[in-house]
Parts: sequence; structure tokens; C-alpha cells
Amino acid sequence: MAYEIAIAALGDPTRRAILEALRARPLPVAALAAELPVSRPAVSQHLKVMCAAGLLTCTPSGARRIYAIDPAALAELRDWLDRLWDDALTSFADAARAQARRSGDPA
Amino acid sequence: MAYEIAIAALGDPTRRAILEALRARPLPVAALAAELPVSRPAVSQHLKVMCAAGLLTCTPSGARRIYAIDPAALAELRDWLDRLWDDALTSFADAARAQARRSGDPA
DNA sequence: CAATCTCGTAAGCCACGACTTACCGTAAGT
DNA sequence: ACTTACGGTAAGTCGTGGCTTACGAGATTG
Repeated sequence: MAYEIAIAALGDPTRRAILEALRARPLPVAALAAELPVSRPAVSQHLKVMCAAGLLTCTPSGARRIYAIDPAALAELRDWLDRLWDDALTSFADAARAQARRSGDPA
Repeated sequence: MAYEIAIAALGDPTRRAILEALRARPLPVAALAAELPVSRPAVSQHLKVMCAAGLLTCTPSGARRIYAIDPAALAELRDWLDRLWDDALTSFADAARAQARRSGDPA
């Protein structure tokens, strides 16, 4: 049910860049902003959205907060995609079969 | 490389609704618009974007055009998600290991 | 050929959201 | 306690894109 919020969050290029930056290792906000072409508050706002979407986890460590990718959200997204992919393949096969029947293969 | 355009296209709720409508069977534009709360030209514009993103295929059939989900784009998206998921799990395990070491488990 | 159905495109409006600067808490270091 | 680093929030600007209505092009039917 939350996959909709997650995939909507992934629509923004900056947020995908954040994901790519966190792909290797968790990072605090300042380090994250240093790798991106936008200001630190902008990153902070994106992080808020991504945390709400379940895409990231936030771990306070003293004065700083470490953000990391939450694999659970990705798993849910993957499941949704898998089901969609499966249905698409099925309806694709159905369409092909109907097409063949229409083209003179009625047996 | 095209997965970025595809996932950006999936960011819009109306486009996801189009995907859901095409999930069972391919449809022409008018039938698609009838199931959605927006006008037919709006649907047409979304279809254009989704075709450009590789998410849909367009098959002219006389005066009408039949749109269907293209499984290939979904496969590419799935691969991207899988790799991201894998990296996230790895860095998650790394972080847990580093944390354990820091908490007095040096052997 | 005329009438109608199909659909894409153009023009314009409007809201949403991404970004910036400025500010204020909170934690660590001296 | 003062100072410095870290980071979330508020307020405001501005571009982007999703929607609508109006129109035009091609196919089908009579």
C-alpha cells in the first residue's frame, strides 16, 4: 500500500541521486549535500519525504543523523513490479493468441 | 539507462492508473479515458510520455490505436531495483558488522 | 463526397513542489 | 558558559507539468 508513496518519491531526480549516494554506505546530511548540486536544506527536505515513504532509515548519532537505504521498501516495490510484470506478460500472451486466432488459426 | 525516464513517468498517479487499466488487457484511448477521471486529451498526453519512456506499446488498428504494457521496460526497472536492493542489503550488513565491532565484539 | 468516429496537438491556466535564504534548536569541544 | 558544528523548519520565489478547451488530421461508413 505504501509502494505508491515510495514510487512517487522516486520520481524526482535529486532523490534518486540521494539513493545512489547512499547505495554504498550510510551518510549524514552534510556529507550527502556535499555530493549533490543542491543546498543542505533541500537535501533535508528530500530526506524527510523519503523517510516518510519508508525508503530511508534515520539513525541519530550524537549531533548528526545517519541516513541509510531501507531494503524493506525496495522489497515491496519489487513485489509490485513483479506482479505488474506478470500480468503484462499474461495479457501480452492473450493478445497474441487472440491475434493468431483472428488470422486464420481457428483450431 | 532508460529506466530513469520510466521511473520518472511512474511518479504520476494518473499514469499509474493507466498502467492498472492496461494491466488486464490492451485498450484504445477512448476506453482508457472512460475509466479515468481526466479528459481524453490528458490521457493522450500521458500515453505519449509513457510510450517515450518505453512503458507502453502503441499498435494502430484502423482509426484507433491500441495501447499495451511493454514488459521489457518493466524488466529493466526490475533489474535496477534488484541491484539497488542488493547494494542496500550489503551496506546494511556492513553497517551492522561495524556497529557490532564498535560495541565490544572485536574478535 | 459528406458525415462521423477516432485520436493527436496547440494554447493557456493553475497548482504543486523543488529550491533558496534566514533562522532556531541541540550536541560536542574549549 | 561560550563557541562552533550539525541539521531541521519557515517563508517566499519560480519553474515545471498536468489539466482543460478548441482545433485539425486520418480512417470508416453511408
